[in-house]
Amino acid sequence: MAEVIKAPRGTRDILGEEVFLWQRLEEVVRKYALLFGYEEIRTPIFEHTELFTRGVGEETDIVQKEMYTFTDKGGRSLTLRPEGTAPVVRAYLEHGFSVHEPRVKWYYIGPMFRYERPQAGRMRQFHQFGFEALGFGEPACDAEIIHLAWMIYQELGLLDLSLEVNSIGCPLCRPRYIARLREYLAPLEDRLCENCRRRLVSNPLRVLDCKVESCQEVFGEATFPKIQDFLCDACRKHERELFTLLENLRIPFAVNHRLVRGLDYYTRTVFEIKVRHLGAQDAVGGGGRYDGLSQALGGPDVPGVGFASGMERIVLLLEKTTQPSFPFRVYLAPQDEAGEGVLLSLSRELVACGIPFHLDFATKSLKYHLKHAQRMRIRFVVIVGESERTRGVFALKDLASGEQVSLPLSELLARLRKERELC
RNA sequence: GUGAGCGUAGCUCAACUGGUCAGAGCACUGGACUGUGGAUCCAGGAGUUGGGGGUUCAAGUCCCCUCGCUCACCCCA
Repeated sequence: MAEVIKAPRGTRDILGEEVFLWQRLEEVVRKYALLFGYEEIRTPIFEHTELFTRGVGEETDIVQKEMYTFTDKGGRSLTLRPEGTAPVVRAYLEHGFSVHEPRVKWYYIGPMFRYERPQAGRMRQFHQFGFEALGFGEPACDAEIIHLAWMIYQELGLLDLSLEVNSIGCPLCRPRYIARLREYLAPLEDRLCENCRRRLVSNPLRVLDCKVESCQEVFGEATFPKIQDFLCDACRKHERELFTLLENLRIPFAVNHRLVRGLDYYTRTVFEIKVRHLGAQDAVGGGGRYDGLSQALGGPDVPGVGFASGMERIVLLLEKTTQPSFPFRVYLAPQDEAGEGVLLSLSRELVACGIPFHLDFATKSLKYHLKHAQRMRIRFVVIVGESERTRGVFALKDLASGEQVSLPLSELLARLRKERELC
């Protein structure tokens, strides 16, 4: 056992009972996608590196230190996708949707990759589902995206959700706020952490959500300028309408003046949904409006709004609240080689009836089969040995009650069909 | 990238201040019960105690390095 190869750092296998939780999550996502009219899009796992440097932003942590970038044999620089929005917008532009069908609603489910130190709720390969509405500039669409996220979380039974919303303006008004923020922070610079002093130059908005205590104190003071006072008329109107719509949808939210996002493409609406009991990585989903992304990727001016959700984090929560449900199956336990033949034939009938089964073989004792069936959480076992064969019947044992009956084929199938319905 | 804690059988963990300490339970396989599970009992397989080096008469136990895991910072989903 000296040198077994293990899964790479930050990756893991999803198997056993946990798989049922993932399937449940995916079911709910697809259900709401259908209900809200979002169609699935599947984009490549890797893209040209440039898509992310231009789309996500050169200055972001994702681009600067978290990307899995490699050169292929043709000398191209490629990157394992660290997020889903830029690829979706790329596909939208590449296929000419901006011309022939400018308003689309899409969703995706799949793995993303970021080179980070693994931690609770943070993996190097992780999974997200996300919704994107391209071509929609209306605040109602922001509301729909948030509504959609909220509904999915509700359906999954996630408790203690909190929604925080903010606007980070647009290229018209944001520079004025940033200038004012710099002005305000300049005399307080010595109270800021080292990181923030650097951000003051490179990306002042990020100073707002710094978690260092000394920086928090600076913003605890009422005098710090809030972006809401600097929004242009259009951005202000957009924000107000969104708030009204969220109230009408009865989705509770809090305005967090210091919520900014780590990706450069956001404009106006940004939001984050957090949940308690998740440890340090408590953001279960987040998103916002990205009206500038299309142009950053060389396309026309196309508005867009969307959100993405971390699936590992949701599964972590589901593990605490949800019992995994096991599918109905029948265990086929042959007692000898001839019995294997009979059960193999039976499996054809089961397939025709749509009854799932697990066939094991006669090299094992009946004791083994019964134990094994129980461990697999299978309730019904069909046994075929010599005595069944000579009588032309199947023994059906119910492990829950211990009851066992001998039935001919037609009755066996009828009984199993009935049990499947009940289950 | 930074910090802290931890690495003993597939899993969960024992082994007092270094001295029969390489163990137990669960799981697995077989048997008691020659075709009947969840209980009990017995037996068995499986670990160069993550790897390497050092201190010592003696190291799972102390020191150093390395790898890995976990949590946190950071960042984000």
